[in-house]
Amino acid sequence: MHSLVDSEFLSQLNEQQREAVLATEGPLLILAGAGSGKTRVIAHRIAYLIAEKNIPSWNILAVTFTNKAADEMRQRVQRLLRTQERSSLPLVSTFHSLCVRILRQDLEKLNDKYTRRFTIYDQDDSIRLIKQCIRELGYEEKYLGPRATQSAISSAKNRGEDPTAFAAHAEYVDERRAAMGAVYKMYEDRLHANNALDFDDLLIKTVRLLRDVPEVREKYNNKFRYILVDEYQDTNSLQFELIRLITEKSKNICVVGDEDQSIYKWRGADISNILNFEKHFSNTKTIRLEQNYRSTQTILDVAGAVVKNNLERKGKTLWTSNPRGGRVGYYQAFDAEAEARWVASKIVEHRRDEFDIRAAVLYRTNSQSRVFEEAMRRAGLQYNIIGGFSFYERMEVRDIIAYLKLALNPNDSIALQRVINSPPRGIGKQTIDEIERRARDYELSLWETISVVIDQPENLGSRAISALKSFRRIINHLTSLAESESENQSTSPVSDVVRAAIIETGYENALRSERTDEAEGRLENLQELVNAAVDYDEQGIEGLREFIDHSALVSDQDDYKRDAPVTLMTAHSAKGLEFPLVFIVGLEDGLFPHSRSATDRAELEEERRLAYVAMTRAERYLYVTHAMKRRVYGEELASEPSPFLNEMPIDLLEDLSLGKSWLSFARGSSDIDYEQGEYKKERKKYAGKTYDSADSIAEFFKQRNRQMGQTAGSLPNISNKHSQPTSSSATSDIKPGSYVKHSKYGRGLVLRREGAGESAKLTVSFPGYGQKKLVEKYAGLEKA
DNA sequence: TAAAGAAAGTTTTTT
DNA sequence: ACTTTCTTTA
Repeated sequence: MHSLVDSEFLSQLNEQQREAVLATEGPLLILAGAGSGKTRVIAHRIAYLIAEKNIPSWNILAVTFTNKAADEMRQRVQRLLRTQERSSLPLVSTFHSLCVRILRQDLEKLNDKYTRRFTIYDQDDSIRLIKQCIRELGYEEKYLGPRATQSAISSAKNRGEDPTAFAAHAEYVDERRAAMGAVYKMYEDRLHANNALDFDDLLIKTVRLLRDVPEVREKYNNKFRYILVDEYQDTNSLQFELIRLITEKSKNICVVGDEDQSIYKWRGADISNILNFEKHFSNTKTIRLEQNYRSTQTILDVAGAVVKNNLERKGKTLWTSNPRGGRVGYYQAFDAEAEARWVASKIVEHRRDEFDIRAAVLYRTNSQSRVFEEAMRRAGLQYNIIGGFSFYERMEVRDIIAYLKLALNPNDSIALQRVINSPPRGIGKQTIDEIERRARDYELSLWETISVVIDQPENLGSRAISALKSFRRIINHLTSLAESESENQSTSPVSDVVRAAIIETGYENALRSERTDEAEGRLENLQELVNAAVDYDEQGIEGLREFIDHSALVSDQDDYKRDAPVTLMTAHSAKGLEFPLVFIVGLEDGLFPHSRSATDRAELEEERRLAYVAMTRAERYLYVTHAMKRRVYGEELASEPSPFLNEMPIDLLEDLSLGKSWLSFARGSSDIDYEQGEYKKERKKYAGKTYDSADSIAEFFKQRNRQMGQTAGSLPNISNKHSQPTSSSATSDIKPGSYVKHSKYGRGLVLRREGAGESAKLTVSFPGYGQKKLVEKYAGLEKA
C-alpha cells in the first residue's frame, strides 16, 4: 500500500507547494492566496505523511470549518491514496465535531456534573431556551430580543466571560446589559439542568478539558501527532487555544490561510491568529503560495482591483500563467426577478456551447435565493441550493429528532416542550403552564413533573391527565426501544427507533389525515430521515446518539451534488469552492455590502473581502449583476449599484444590459477624471432618474408575469406525484442488478439487498449522488 | 382545546 | 413576502 507515490506525485506540484508538502516536522504557516492550490497541498501532505513517512493515519488530524470542506478534503486524500478503506484515512473533521468526539469520551473528567450523554443544542434550541429565560425573568421580548441576546451571550462565552463578569461590566451603567446578564446566568443553569451543551460550550468544554486535565491533554497529544488546520484566518480565540493545547507536544502544526479571505470576524474570528502565528509558535517555517491556477488574468485583475481598496491589508501579489480570458460580464436588471431570469438564460446559453459547464450563483443573503430557484426551474436547469433551510431544519424533521432526544434524555426540556403537543394530543397551554409552574416549585424537570402531576392532578381535569399519561407512555416506549435495541444487537436499532418516533407518536397519522400536498412533502422528508438513519444502524445506541449529533452539526450540506449544472449559495458558503462559471448577483449598495456594515470601516472591509472571495471562485467566466429595485420586507425599494462595482476597472467590464445602464453612463464619462466623491454624486443623480422609468417598465413585466403565472411548489426535489410505497408483489422485483427510480435521486442501480420483506434495506448507486442505503418500504422506489 | 384569522416582526453571513 | 405570535371563535 506504500506504492502510492508514483513518480508524478511530487511533480504535480510547484516549488512552493512541494516545499509545503515536504516540511512535515515543526510549525508550518502556509499563506495561500485564492486558487493557489491549498487543498491540493494539504491532501498531498497527508498522503505523503502516510505513504512515505509511514505515519499511521490515526496519528493525523485535519480540521476544517465546514462539513463541505471536510468532505472535499477526505475525497482528495482518498483519491491520492487510492484506498477504499475508511480506517486507513486520517480523521478529517470540523472543529465542532472534533469537540463532540472528545467530549463524548472524556467530558466526565471535568467533574462539572455534565455527563457524556449530553445533548447538543443548536442555535435554534439556544434561542428557544433564551426566550424562555427572558419570559420567566419577566422581561419584555421587545426589550430583550431573544436573537440579539443569544448572540450577545454567545460572544461573551467566546471571550471567556461568565455571567458575573458579563454583568459586572455594566450593572450600574447599562440596565439592559445587566438584564442580559441575568438571562445569561439562567440560561447557563438551564443548560446544565438539561445536561445540554450549546455550540459554544462544545469548544469551551473541550478547551477546559485539555487545559485542566493533564491526563486528557496527554492522551490527545499522543494521538494526534500531525495536525493540519484549514482556513486558519477564520479561527477564534477558543479554536486557537484548542490547537495550541493539542499540539503542545509534537509541535507538528500546519496551518493554511489567507488574510484576504477572512470573512468571519463577526463570528469571533481573530485575524491576529494568522498574523501572529510566527510569534505563537517558535521556529515557524512560512511558505507563500502566490501562483493562482484557478482564474483567468482578467478575473484576478478585477478581484484584485476591488480588494486593493482595503487599508488593513499586508498585500500580496497573486499571479497566474493562465490566459487573459474575456471581460467580466455586467448586467443591470430592472428588478430581482429580471436579474434571475437573465442569469438563468445566460447559463442556458453557456451550456449550449459547453454542455456540462458548472455554474454558481452567489448572493449576499439567503433570502435572495427564492427568485433564482424559480428562474432555474422555469429554465429547466437542475440546481443545488446550499444553506438556508436545510433538511435537518425542517419542522417535521426537528420534531422527530426531538422525540429521539427524549428517548435518550427525557429531561431535555427544550425537546419535550417542542413535541409534548405535536401532533395535537390534547395537552394545551393551560396544562403546560401548570406543569411548568409546578416544575419550578419542585425543582424538577418537566418530564419528572409530569409523573407527579399524574399522581396528584390538583387543578387539572381528567382529559388533560389522560393525555399526559399517553404522552408518558409514548416516551417510555421510545426509551425502552432505544435501550433494548442496544442490548440485543438487533439488525437495525437506529432506524427502528426513528420509525417508531414517526409512527407511534401519531405523527405520521396526523400528517396523513391532513391530505394536503404540503403534508405529503413532509411525509417524504420523514422517509428520507429513516433512510439517513440506516447508515447508523450498525452502531447500536451509540449510533442513535451519533445520528442525533449529526443532525445538529450538519446544517448545510444537504445533498450537495457536485456536478449539478447550477449551485445557488451565499458568498460565505462558496468559500473554498470553484466553478468555471460564476455569477455574483445583487451587487447593490446596502445589500452587498450589507447595510449593517455601512457604519464601520472594518466591517466594510470584511464585506469587500467577501466580494473578493466570491469573485475568485470563478475559473473562466465571471458575471456581476445588480437590480434597480427589489422588494425588502414586501416593500419595493429602489437600489443603487454597489460601490464595489465602482471599484472594478471599467475597461475590464463588458456591459450586457439592455439599453442604457449605470455602467454605460460611468463609461461615457470615464475619460473625465472625476474625483471619487464627485463621481458618486453624478451616479446617484442618474440612478434617481431611472427609478421612475424602471417602475413603469417593471409594472409591465408584472402584468405579463401574472399571465404567465403558475407558481410551482417551493421544493425542488419533491416529485409532483408521490409514488406509493411499492406493493409486496412488486417488492420482490427489486433485486441487485435492477434499476430503480427515486423521487429525489433519480435512476439508480441496486447493488445489494439486505433483510427480508418490506423492511429490507437496499444499497443503491445513484449517478451523481453516490451510494445510498434505503429502506424499501420507505424509499418510494419504482422499478425503472 | 384547536383551528382560523389578525397583527407584528423579520434578514447578514454559519458551526 | 413570509413567518411567528396573539386573538377570536367553534
